Amino acid sequence: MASVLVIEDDDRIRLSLTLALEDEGYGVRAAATAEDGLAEHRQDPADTVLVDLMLPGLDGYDCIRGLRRDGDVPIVVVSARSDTHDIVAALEAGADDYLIKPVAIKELTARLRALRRRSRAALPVPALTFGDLEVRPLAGEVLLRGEPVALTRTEFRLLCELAEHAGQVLSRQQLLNRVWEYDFGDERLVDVHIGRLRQKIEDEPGAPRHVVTVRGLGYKLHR
Amino acid sequence: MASVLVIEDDDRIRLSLTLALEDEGYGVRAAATAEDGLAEHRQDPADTVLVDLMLPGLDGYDCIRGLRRDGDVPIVVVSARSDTHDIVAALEAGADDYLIKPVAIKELTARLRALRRRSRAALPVPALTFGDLEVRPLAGEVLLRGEPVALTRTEFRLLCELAEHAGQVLSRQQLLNRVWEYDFGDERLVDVHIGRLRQKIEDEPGAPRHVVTVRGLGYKLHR
DNA sequence: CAGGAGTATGACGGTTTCGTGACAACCCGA
DNA sequence: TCGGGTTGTCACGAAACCGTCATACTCCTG
Repeated sequence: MASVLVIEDDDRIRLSLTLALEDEGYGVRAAATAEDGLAEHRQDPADTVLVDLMLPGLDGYDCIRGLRRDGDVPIVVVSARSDTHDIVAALEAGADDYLIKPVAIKELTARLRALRRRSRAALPVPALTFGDLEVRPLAGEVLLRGEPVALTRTEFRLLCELAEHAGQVLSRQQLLNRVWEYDFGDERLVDVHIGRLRQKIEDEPGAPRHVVTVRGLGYKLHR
Repeated sequence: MASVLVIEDDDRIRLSLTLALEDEGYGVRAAATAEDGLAEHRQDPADTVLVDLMLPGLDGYDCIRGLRRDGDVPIVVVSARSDTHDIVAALEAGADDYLIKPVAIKELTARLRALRRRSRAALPVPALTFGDLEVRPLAGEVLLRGEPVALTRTEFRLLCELAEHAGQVLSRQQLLNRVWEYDFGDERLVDVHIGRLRQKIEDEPGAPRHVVTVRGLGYKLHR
């Protein structure tokens, strides 16, 4: 599933864009300022960024330049300004496309798909890093201090699930749901696989630094 | 200098686009019909194609699909139709951008630059190299240590698919979809062809260095 | 410090997954 | 029509993996 980061200060528009994109199957995160958006993107890069031009503080052009400095994520501007001058300035700053409000959601998603099709080849394999541990969901690969670790499918899915919600506690039940797609089942099963996972990715499985037990609640991956 | 191919049946518009783009420093060729444009492009591919939607004979959508079939040249639609439906259809057919007439030449050139910036990054696809293995999707050939390898069509498409997503795991289902265009089918089929491919491109088919299996997930081509 | 709830871990049998060789159907040029 | 090359299906063995269970350990509470 593709992720989109929406940077837009108007609450109503931000919400409606978010809902509409979620409806279309995108994973959406939103920010109200350029600063928040840039921080958000730096921490966990989105596949595509939607940005408004008129933002408080840093404006949309600064935001685009900031995003471009960090990488080459596809950027779509969504703005009320219809001046050629604004469009040219945004594209020159590094945007890939420019839509004028109000936007038709169908057009927006079609443009996102077109842009994604065009950009796909250039995108590096995204990775989630936690200290010396690196999880690459798409590559089906986990690196510990740069060395690949041989995980089984279940261990890998379990780790991915924890990594995607790093810092949050996930209950055994949640993990059963998401990793095993069991609606019910023995929660001990999770323990066993957590144990096996620790044998492979922890230096001292007895004193785990990455996969932490939260007694009575579940497990979490320490950032 | 970048070349642009303009496909537009209206003489006045074709001429004015041509002149304006030449003014901006582009090398411009023009065609009045989709058929002529496709032939022109096939003979000498342009860096970017501008296409009108309403054309006599083959229409703009057919033209876009034709261009896409031959390669992945950036395509910009310039049309009088402003319906969301038309925009979506053109983008789905394979266009990269869509402008509504009358177009501001400054906006057009800014969009061309943005598209070119994006495409160039994604375009170096004439050859994909992985250590001693070189895959040339366009030339339809594969070299191992400089020596051509005789692959069957299926093996070749399979390798191309893996090469275009090098480093990423592709599930058997994904490979069936993309290489065989099966929506369902026996996944063992993939195994068999992977095996045959390995016989030809791996030094030790039993310990493959290029086409790696990721147990429980699928296969990937090691970068 | 005793008890209990919660968690960790090692062992084991059944199951799944993968690689391979054999084979029949098919395509296509000679 | 023939024959070589290619393709998809099948079956089997080896290896890897999974879930269960029993047991041991840890932490908290009274």
